[in-house]
Amino acid sequence: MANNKDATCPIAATLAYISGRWKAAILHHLAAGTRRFGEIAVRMPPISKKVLTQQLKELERDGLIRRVQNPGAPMRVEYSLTDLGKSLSTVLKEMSDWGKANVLAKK
Amino acid sequence: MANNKDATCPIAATLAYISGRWKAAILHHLAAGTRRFGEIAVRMPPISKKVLTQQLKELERDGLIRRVQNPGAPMRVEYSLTDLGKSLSTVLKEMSDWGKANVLAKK
DNA sequence: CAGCATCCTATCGGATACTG
DNA sequence: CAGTATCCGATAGGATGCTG
Repeated sequence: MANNKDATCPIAATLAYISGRWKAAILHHLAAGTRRFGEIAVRMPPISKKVLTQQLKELERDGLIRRVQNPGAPMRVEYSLTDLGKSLSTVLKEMSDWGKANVLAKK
Repeated sequence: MANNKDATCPIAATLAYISGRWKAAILHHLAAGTRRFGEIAVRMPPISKKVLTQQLKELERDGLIRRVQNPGAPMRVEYSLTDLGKSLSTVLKEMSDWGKANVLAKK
């Protein structure tokens, strides 16, 4: 994928945050509310747990989502959008609209 | 990069069009007007000609840019945005603003 | 349940040299 | 000038199995 880690261009900087096989979908699901690890996994098959973990970690590292681990067994971890994550909604909405109108509509 | 070729999600569909190491920059330069191959290359070092060709081909295949080859030697090829490419400007502007405010500002 | 460890492959971006 | 043709290394994403 795009290696935009060294981004000096603001567009590329934004791309680096949201490009990733499942990140857009994760952000979209979390926009609806707090979700558990398993809930996210089941809504976007056939993602593997390893990859989901990776994407979640990157989103957390970038400050877009928050991870809350509840004590006790069985384990229970909840993910939700941070304010920064929520602030992306405008951008994601624009991208979604453009994609619907210009890509998905074509076929 | 993100493998969003099989995108069913409109956001991922849009991502598939603009994610790529240099695509955002290329689109940005072409937004200012028609540019020749060499002009684009010189404005974004140190891109290699092979990679630039690839990115331009993908952008053309996706209908975002237009390639016009003028007859005669030396060769002279001009690239410009199509209407579809121009229609992306809103999205790119949002991404640029968000990146400036939330990523580049942090350091 | 929510990971981590390991291994594997496809793809991407890049370096370099050659061509019409 | 504007590409092709090769070769290469890094890495993103995935399959599978184990663990607290």
